[in-house]
Amino acid sequence: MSDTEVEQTQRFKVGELTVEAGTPILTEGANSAQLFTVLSGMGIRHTTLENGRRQVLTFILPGDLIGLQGAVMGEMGHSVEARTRMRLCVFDRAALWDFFKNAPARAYDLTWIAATEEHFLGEALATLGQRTAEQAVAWALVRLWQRGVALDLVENNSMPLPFRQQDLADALGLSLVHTNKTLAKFRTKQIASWRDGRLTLTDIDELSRIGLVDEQKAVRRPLL
Amino acid sequence: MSDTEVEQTQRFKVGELTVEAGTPILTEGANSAQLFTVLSGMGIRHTTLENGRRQVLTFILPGDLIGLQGAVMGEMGHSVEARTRMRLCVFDRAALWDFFKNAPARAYDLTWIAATEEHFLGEALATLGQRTAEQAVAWALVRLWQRGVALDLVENNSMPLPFRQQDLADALGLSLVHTNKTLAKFRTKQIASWRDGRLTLTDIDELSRIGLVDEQKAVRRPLL
DNA sequence: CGCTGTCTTGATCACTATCAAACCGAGTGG
DNA sequence: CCACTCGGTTTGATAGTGATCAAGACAGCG
Repeated sequence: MSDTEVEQTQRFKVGELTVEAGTPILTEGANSAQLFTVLSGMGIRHTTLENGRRQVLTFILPGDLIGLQGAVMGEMGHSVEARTRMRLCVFDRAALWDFFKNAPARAYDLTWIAATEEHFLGEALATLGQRTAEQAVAWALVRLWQRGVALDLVENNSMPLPFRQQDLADALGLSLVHTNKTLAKFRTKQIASWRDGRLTLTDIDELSRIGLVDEQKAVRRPLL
Repeated sequence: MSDTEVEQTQRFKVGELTVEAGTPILTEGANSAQLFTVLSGMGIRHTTLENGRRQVLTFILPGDLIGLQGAVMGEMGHSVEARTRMRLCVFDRAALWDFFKNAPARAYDLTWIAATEEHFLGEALATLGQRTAEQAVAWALVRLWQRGVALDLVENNSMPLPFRQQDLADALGLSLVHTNKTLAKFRTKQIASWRDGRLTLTDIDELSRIGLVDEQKAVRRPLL
């Protein structure tokens, strides 16, 4: 990122915000005036159906941008909730339009982010629709792991993963019980172990094979 | 759209393209140099897993933009296939960058489109994950219907829907047989009938209720 | 007219949900 | 320091939704 870009970005940084685990950051349907970039901590995006069932859309890790939908479309299509204490960089919604007028490279990055997010959701859709429970869990663990690697969170074959099994279940459209049993299977087979908020992968290749994950070159994601 | 915007857009229109039903327009993984806007006809976006199973991501109707992902990210995350004869407006990929530099309003529209698409995929995800087969089919029919209404394709409680049951099944992660039986149920209950390429809704409210569809104000989508 | 693709319907099977209860560690207050 | 609660995890038993298998119907087409 060039100096002027940094400067342009910094100019619209309103401030920083720290939220505790469990705090809702954005609410579905709300007209949020702010955008956030995650500096540290993790959370989830989710929607709730009228029947009360919850779908987790994505897990949010450091570097992710939150609230673009609300800023662009005027209304959030999902809620965002912190799962650990999170530090957020706050931008004003007005920054968006300024980017488009004065910082085309930054604006392009925004579109890039949206397109990438769309790509990911497409893959998730294919998971819920076409993968079995075992394949789905394997897929999710590998993808989370890949993000962990990119963020340098992995040490000793292990990375922090401060979510609940219920979160993963809701992300994959599985019941909590079945998710638990599938995880237990991986643990018994010594492929992957997720406990006490840490994920440990001992056989990534096998897990990728099970989850039908096509390895993809890591792409640097633009940071806002 | 202002005159200058139209002019800016027209300038990058490379030409028009007509494809027959069944033709692949873009292929997953390919590095496409083109963007398309659908002038007429319908098609589907889909991905294929390693095990051969297919997931339909969205149905493509007139006005939709195709290939943004490839243009922005360099590689398509899904394939696009025509289901009827389609007329396409072709743009060069270079137009994208020019938009960002010289037509911020158009660039903003692109981001809007990407964010909207993301929003829709989120809803689809919630469908596959949290809705029963009956709810899912109802949801899909209502959403398609709403798009039909917006495009003025509906007349006499009926609109063209030139897809196969297999397409819908692959979109919802259901088996062909089960999709068929669910559709048959709606037909028997006189709620919705889809045959010979036309969808007829006789009880939209009931269908929306079943599908847990929250009515949403129709938003004009920007056209490229 | 035989083929081929799509839709339809019936029978059977299995993956995954649901229900229920126990377990476990961390707080909390008496 | 122990009883109690609470959120999350684990395990077993049972049920059901939707997949799979199989075959027939029907229309368009070379």
